[in-house]
Amino acid sequence: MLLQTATTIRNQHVKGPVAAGPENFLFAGCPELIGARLSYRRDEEIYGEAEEAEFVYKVVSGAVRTYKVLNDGRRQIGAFHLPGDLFGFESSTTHKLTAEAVTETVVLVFKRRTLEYFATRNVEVARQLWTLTACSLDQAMERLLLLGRKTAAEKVATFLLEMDQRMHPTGAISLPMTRRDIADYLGLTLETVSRTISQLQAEGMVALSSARQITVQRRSKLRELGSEDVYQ
Amino acid sequence: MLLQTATTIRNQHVKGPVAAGPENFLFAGCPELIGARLSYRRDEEIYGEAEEAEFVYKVVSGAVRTYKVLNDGRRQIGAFHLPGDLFGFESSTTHKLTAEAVTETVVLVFKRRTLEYFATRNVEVARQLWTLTACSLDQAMERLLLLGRKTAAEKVATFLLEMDQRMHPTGAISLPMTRRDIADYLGLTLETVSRTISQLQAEGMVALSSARQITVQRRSKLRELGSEDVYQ
DNA sequence: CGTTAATTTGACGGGAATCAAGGGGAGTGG
DNA sequence: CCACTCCCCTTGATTCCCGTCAAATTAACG
Repeated sequence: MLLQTATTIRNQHVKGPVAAGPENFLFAGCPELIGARLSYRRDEEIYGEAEEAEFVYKVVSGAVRTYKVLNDGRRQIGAFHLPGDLFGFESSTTHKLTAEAVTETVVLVFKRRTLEYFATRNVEVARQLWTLTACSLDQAMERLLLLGRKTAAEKVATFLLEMDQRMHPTGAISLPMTRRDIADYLGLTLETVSRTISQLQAEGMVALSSARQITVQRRSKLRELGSEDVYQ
Repeated sequence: MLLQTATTIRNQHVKGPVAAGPENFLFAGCPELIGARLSYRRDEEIYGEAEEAEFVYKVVSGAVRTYKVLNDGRRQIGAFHLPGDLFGFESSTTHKLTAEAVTETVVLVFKRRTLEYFATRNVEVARQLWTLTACSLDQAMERLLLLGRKTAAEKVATFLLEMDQRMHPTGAISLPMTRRDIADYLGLTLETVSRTISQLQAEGMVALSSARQITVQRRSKLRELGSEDVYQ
């Protein structure tokens, strides 16, 4: 990874879409903070659990999964990070999850210490970093409700709506992850995910042009099925 | 605990244990920040989901649960807050969960805006507030793994170990919450929680002097059963 | 075009939920 | 002081959703 840093530091041009979000304003007024560009192949590890958290990452293109595993291999994906998303930002000095590229992925890397230095000098930056963490916490709370109390159908419906909103505000969803990834994100098995999607398709709520290309057909019906939190 | 420092300024006797943690140093150097003392009866609401987040709270004695509910009443408890814990601290202007007293509870209340004012003036306070949120996020990630991938026995074992650590580093655990609360925390039913605790008792891992008074007998065995995250 | 991975679908089983009933402890009022 | 009541907890019987095991189909890739 250090080798990679060396090679990619030269080509500074950033390609790919950068989603809107609070993180876009994060580095406002900090032109010194230029990240190095790094590429990862499919399934390549970006950082490991318990590793020192030296860098903070921003997805340029592709997708990243962060996860935890139990001793016997059971895996829980904490989050999928899509273009524009920041990840790897910890309060602790070590990472609490492992990060891997879901597909061919390009990220920008920032030195954590540099970021923290700016935070100590600029109150606004400090506030934005905190807001970022707090937003992740809100999302985590929503996921606790999903994992603890929703049925398989509700989980999948919620997932598809989330992806629909995050990837293409309109149009087909182009999923970068496998059914197994989705299963490990929702606390299900890949077979249950597959079966549930098939059923949603049979009921006309979604349409599949391929396994990874899904279009939401009846958003309101899907939303109803997703049984969101009462206040939301 | 600054909070506690604040209380002890005029009221020297603070009852109840105050857990150690990063929040204890939160308000160092801000003696102006004195919280009002409030009491809540069992099951009384402290704040509601979607309500404006005007205050931040610190548990003095008793216990608080924060939770979300689905439209049909299914409930997921996000966290239990014990003496010494801070809660209700949001990045958003509104609360994302409901907070209720589990038992007779006393809290200290602080104006959120005052806290934020100190954060803008003191970098160290800002950092501690961020650390607090980040720690909650780490705990949430651990709970995602539990809810998504652990069995009933593993969930209950993990819960008992957590409570044992948080309540009395040694000695019997005195649970303030019902079996239903535990179930809604672990994504189970109250019957399954009851059955599982009975089984742990039969296997000699824990001993019950009453339903709410539990002693861990074989911590290593229980920890093994809890199947913690590989790196932890 | 062959090889391998990903996905789908079916059959079956099991772990936890649901339904139901019985005990026990704390508080209350007679 | 004791009976009564209301929860809370425990335990049993049964159901069912989802996991497991298995196989076929499709897609991806060199």
